[in-house]
Order: sequence, then C-alpha cells, then structure tokens
Amino acid sequence: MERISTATISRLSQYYRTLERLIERKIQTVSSDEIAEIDSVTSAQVRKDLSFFGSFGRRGLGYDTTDLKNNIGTILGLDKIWNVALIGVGNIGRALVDYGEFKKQGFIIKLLFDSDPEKIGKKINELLILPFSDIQTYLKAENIQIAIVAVPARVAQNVVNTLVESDIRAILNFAPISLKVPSGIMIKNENMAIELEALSFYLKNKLKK
Amino acid sequence: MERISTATISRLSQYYRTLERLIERKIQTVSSDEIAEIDSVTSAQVRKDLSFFGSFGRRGLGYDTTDLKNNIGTILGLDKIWNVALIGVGNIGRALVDYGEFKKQGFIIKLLFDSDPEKIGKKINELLILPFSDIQTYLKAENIQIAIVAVPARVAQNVVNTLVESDIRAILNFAPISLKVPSGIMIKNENMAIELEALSFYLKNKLKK
DNA sequence: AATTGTGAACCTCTTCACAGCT
DNA sequence: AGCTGTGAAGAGGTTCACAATT
Repeated sequence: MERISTATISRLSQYYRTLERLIERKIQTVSSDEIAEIDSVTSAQVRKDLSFFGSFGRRGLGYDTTDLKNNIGTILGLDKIWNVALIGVGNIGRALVDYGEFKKQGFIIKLLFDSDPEKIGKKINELLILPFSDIQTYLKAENIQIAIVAVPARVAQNVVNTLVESDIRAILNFAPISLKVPSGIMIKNENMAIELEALSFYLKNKLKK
Repeated sequence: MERISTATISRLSQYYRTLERLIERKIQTVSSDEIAEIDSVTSAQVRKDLSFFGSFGRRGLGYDTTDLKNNIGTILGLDKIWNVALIGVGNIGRALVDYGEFKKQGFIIKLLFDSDPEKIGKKINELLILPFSDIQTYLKAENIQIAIVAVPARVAQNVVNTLVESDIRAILNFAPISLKVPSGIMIKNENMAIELEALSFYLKNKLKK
C-alpha cells in the first residue's frame, strides 16, 4: 500500500465519528462538502483521504453514511476487537479504564498492571490489578496486542523496554517523555500538557485581537 | 511574527522537557545533535525550530541548557501563570485536576464546574465543584484565560458556546467531537481514541513484519 | 575542530480544477 | 445538475549543505 500520512488517518477517525453521529440522526446520505463543513476541512481533503483506500461514494449522489462508516471502520481496524493492557493505574490510568470511547471502538482493556504493592490485588471495575513484575507471563497468556502506558516519566522507558521484549508492537504513551522503541514498534504519545502549551503560545503571541 | 507551525510548537514543548531532564542531571551544555537524538528528530529540525525565534546557541559550543530552557519557556508562555477552568468532573476531568504536568508548567486549575447536582458542592482537592449554570459570573471574577472541556460529546458544543460568550479565548477539548468556534478562539482537541485508532490502523495494515 | 544559523533544494501534504459518472 | 475521484499545481514543512563563529 502507498504510504499514508498520520494526518489522513486521524482525519479518517474524525470522519468516522461524524458519520456515527449522522447515522444516529437517521441521515442516510452525505456529501464530502457536508462532512468537510462539520469537521472543518476542505471537501477535496475528504475525498482525497478516502481515495487512498478506494471509491466509496456515488458521483452526483454522495456517500451512504452507514456504508462509509463501515468502510472507514475496516480501514482503521475497528471491525475487530483489540485486547489492551494498561500499565499504571494512577489518576490517568484509572480514568482510562472507564473511558467509554475505547470500548465503543473495540479496544478492550483486559489487563491492569502496577508496581505499587498497595494497588496490586485491588480491583477497578472487576479488573484485578496485577504485578508489573509478572507482565510477560500475563501478556502471552491473554493475547494482548496494544499497551497503554500511564506511568511516571522516570520509569516509562523501562516499562516500554519490557513491553517490547514481550512482543507488544503498539504502545500508547501518556508519560510526558520521548521514548525510544526499535523500528517496527509503533508508539504514539499523548501529552496533554503539550496541547495546553500550544494554547499558551498562541494566547501569548498570536491573538493580539 | 512569521507564521509558526503547530508542529514546531509541539516540538519546542518536547525540547523543553528534554532540557528539564538534562538540567536535573546537571548537564550544562547540549548540541542540537544531542537534543535531536533524544527526541528522535534531525538536528537541522531542532536548529530550524529555534531559528524562528532567535539565536540561542554558540557556534562550536552548542546551547546552555538552562538558558535554552528559559528561552523556550518564554516563547511558549510558560514564564507566567495561566488560570484554568475545568468543565466536567467525570473520569477524565478528575484525573486532570491531579495531573502534575499542568501545575508544573504554570497551568493552575482554579475553578471546577459540572451540571450534575450530585457533584455540585462537593470538593476535589480543596476545590469546590461549582454549578455550570453560573459559569459566566465565576469566570469574570477569577480572570480565567483557558478552559478545559471534559464533558460528554452531546453537550460539548453548548458548553463551548457558553465559554466563547464568556470571553474565553483558548479551549482544550477532551470530548470526542469536532467543535465549532468563531475565528480568533483557539481550540485544541485531545482525543485519546484517535491515537489508539492510528495504532490499530498500523497494526492491521503496515506491520506485516 | 566543532557546532550553529540559514538559504536553497527537496519532499510531502493540501487545494484546485475538471473529467467522468449518476 | 450534482457530486465524486484524481492528476496537476501550489503551499508548507523538512533536510541539506555550507558559510559563519567560537
């Protein structure tokens, strides 16, 4: 397949949500113009993003909302269940266990890990918190494909190294630090402070309105 | 000022964290090559990013870590305190109240709002949960510059509209929906599921390794 | 000798504009 | 007539490569 930019992928996720909402509202057909308007992009962008994967519309008519949603779902891999392990059940970790948007899209948090003896053995929503020291055994037994890392920055690289040794190939990292992974392993960083800092920059420099 | 890309700004945030860590380790000088290596970018990228704002290094020698950290801090607006209001104290909202990375960078959550009568009047970390219906009065009294929205998708646009009417100019949105704001208002979206979906896409399509 | 700062070259992503289909 | 799908043009972002400086 041709190389697809991450920008395209994250816009597809947006369109997917927009389509979910249109379907809820019983809207059956939508044009690239309408999607573009809702998601604040251009209609050419919507069509180009889709064109990397096929032709999903009908000229003159637009797209069938359910069809297009299903097609994008398949592209993104949302047509299957992904088993997820969550490492670190502090503030952020606990919030993620309950985050409905994950479950809805087929990402099931199946295992929780922590290193704190105070937490190990306790439960969050029926899920037992397991000792991080035994993670390799558990990961293999449960067929986990994705790991979410929500541990403090100073231990994040070690945690990631252990995950890589356990054959995890995709990691979502919430620790505010750049992590190194071997090529072939996907890592995405979610740093809430970085977004706030972008706002702070624009407030300070741009908006002399 | 020349238009600066958001990519540059978020890399500056990364460099800033890298410098914090170098300073902790008592390292006084760093080259663009070393920063680049840590943050997985090219050294030309580091130098170019900085060059939009000035010359902070010394040829042949590199950058003074403390100097550069302070300079980037000033660029990003981290040299001042930002007062933040948080709307929605569900799972995500509660986690954010305790998120150390915000406080450390000068973002102080001063007001909490919710619409749930069960929550209003309760406290999280000494902070009283206030009724969202009265938000306009509170925002004006407390000089709030930034709002974090952590409410369900279906009410997010209404919340944002109210914020805009209350003269909030910067919003960090955690609701998984595209929101409309008038031009001049900054909005940044933080959608954790979108990052997971990118991982899912790459697992499914790319990594036939 | 080492490393910055930067114009120019390069590459990637976005938008244009229109042929082609319904 | 209306809207998609897409090659070509344009805009924007990244990397190269080297003169300038310590």
